[in-house]
Amino acid sequence: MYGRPLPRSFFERPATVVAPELLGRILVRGRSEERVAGRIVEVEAYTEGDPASHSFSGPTARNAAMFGPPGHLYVYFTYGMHFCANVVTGGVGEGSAVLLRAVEPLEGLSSMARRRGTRDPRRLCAGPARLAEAFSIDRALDGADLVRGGDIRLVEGEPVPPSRIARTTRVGVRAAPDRRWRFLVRGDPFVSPGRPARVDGIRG
DNA sequence: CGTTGGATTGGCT
DNA sequence: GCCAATCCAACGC
Repeated sequence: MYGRPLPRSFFERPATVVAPELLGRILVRGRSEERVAGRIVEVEAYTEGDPASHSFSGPTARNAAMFGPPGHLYVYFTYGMHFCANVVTGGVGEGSAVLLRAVEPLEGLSSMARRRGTRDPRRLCAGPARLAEAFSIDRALDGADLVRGGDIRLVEGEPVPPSRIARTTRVGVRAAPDRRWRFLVRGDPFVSPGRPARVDGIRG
């Protein structure tokens, strides 16, 4: 429906390379009636040796999935109430991932609205914790394989050309402000309201 | 052990 | 713009 699942090799590359290429791809959860799906419009890269990354101080019980095989989910719990979903990239033991910050809702908007407590399409999946709630992503999905086409998967969709991608500093990250690794579809109404310090385009 | 603060959000001033 | 909500990992003693 949205194409084939992205192959494992897609994720076996640096997070900063995978991140912008994830824009326009489709995140799908569930089958038929209860299916929810959305087009990725905003992501952030977190790499090995990155002071802002959960992997910075080495593997722990919490971030174990981040050091696992690429193409799997790393789900973490934060602020006592929110889950956020990442896609693991690079090699096993590396500790790099791409945070999914916003998607454009495509399917299952009524399910999303029920979980989120709002029907406003712009508020269903615009923000990492909102996205996770709309897709019912929690601890149970930590480590789930996005490639094998199970309950949750990441399919081809249509990549966004570099000319329509903007990059900014990462939202809510104080460390490493020089690493402008938030990538978003320029002008897209479904990006999160996070306010970056700077906005610059890639290639025009 | 006790403390601190976080890759956030929503509600209120 | 400010702040509470609410858990828990990381770190200091």
